[in-house]
Amino acid sequence: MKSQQLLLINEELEYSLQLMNGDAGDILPCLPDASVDLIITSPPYADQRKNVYGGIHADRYVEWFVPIAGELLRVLKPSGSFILNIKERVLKGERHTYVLELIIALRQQGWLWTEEYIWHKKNCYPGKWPNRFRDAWERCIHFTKNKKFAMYQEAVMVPMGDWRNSRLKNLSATDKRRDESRVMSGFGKKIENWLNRKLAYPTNVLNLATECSNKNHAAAFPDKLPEWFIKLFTQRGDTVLDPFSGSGTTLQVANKLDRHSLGIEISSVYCEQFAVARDLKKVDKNGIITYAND
Amino acid sequence: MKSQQLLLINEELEYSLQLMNGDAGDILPCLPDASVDLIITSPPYADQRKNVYGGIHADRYVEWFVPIAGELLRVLKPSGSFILNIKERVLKGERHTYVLELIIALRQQGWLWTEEYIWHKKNCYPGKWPNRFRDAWERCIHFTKNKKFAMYQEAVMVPMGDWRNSRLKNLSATDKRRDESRVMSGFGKKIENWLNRKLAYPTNVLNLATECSNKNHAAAFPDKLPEWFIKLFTQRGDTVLDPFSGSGTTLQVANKLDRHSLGIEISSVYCEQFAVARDLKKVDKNGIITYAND
DNA sequence: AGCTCTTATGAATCATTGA
DNA sequence: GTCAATGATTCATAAGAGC
Repeated sequence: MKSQQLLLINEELEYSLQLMNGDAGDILPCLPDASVDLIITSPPYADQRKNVYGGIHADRYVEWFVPIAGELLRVLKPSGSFILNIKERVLKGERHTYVLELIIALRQQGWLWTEEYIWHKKNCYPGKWPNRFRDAWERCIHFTKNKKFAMYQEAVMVPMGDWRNSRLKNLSATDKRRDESRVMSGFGKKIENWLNRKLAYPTNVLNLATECSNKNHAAAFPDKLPEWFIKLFTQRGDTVLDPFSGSGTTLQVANKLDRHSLGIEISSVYCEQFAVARDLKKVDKNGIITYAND
Repeated sequence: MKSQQLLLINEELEYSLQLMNGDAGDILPCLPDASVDLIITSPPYADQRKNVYGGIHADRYVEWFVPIAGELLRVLKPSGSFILNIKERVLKGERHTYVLELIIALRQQGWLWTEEYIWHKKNCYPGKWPNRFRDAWERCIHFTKNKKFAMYQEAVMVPMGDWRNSRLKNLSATDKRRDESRVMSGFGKKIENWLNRKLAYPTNVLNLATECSNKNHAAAFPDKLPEWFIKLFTQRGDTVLDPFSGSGTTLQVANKLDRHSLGIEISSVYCEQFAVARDLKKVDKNGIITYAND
């Protein structure tokens, strides 16, 4: 029993797990160029979580974030992706435009705004206001460096709906016609593919509950969110970076999925909590306090 | 039987239904100030539906729309709302930013960007691409003139039953991953089951299929979409405007819900189709061909 | 009436081909 | 070189038919 456990720990140790304590703006410049396959993060929202972060004002959010994004652009591999989980807050009864401005600014910086995924929070925060309903969605903005990038769609396929069972008994005339309009040879193959297929590709809307397993952090997203993007945009052995780690959800999930994970977190409290829970070693790397598993 | 039918027709006639044939930029200036309670529209998307509209280029979308929005701002009552259903298209592998720029421009014009609702299209267009999944959502951007505006939240409350709890036990993995929110989906079949349930307020995510009952128009949205916003932002006897009527879905729904409805549509073919189906009279109002029910 | 089963198709996007 | 047209790909709904 004991040897099995040791074996498991050794397995995990194959994939490095590092959490650096400090400001993303200070630490990112220390990372090498083109060394990361996926950046996924949920930065502090404007003027929120004031007690933890500095409380960046909405009007200065873009100028605060753009230099950081510049460093992210540098450390990301050409085939890499950057997922930014963010939502504009309401200020004086209005949605603030800093997220829109941020997207435009990042494009000018060289990022490609490839896609915007919607995280539909089914169990969103309760409440009632006279001029709006509960906010049940957040943006997961997908930036890339190039038009072509790494994407492993098969890794996130979902089970098909029941419609398939009844439908495939008889192929409709329309389906046949549609198929015949294609290459002649494709038809027979087609049926076979559909019959054996039980999985379908998802859409750009993610339905996830805000489980928030880690109660210590104010804004932890559910494991499933980073998990989905990590599976979609990386393979085993790739490197995942979260420059605003928070409670470390992204790091933990990446490590569990056999990816190298690298985090930056300004709060030493969160860092210590994460390190203790994972039994990480505290080391000094070029003057940066780092918690690592090797 | 016949008299009943006549009575129904007379009931409908209490609420005016007008469709004006022409360009929104030309016709809107003819409308009086502060005369509309709700504007809801789905303008032509950039470079799409070329056969019908001019095919506005994405790079010129904002400059095309802003003058129209200025007129909309004028004709809307201070307590009114403007719902803009739109989605940016992909151009050269990237999402174009014209919608973001449009929001920023409309704010500078005096609009308040109060909220952004998400229309989650459950049955989105199929397809597979190497760098993106199927697009399953559109924006319904909510602009107002003032922080305080008319909103009748009770009109769109959703039955909330305990069946969810019992059902969740038997949910398959598929169902769990797929959207199970009952908001605006799958209603009308077993209303009696809902009668004794409590009501809950919906969120800012709408789940609707693109049923597109009107096959004549390329881009008709489902009845439920304008219906939801009309109920939410107007009362009986209020006035609803759709400056890009298309097949007239908004007008028809507004009329059915006992609101005065006013539409503008550039295509005389769509106008004629709508007028014939509704038995509207063709009149000339200050040089504008108008189809009306009175 | 209330099921099940059948049928049609939808604001799409990308790679390739041809001008 | 750029730009426009065409083909290939694909899932979930509603409406309608059948029992």
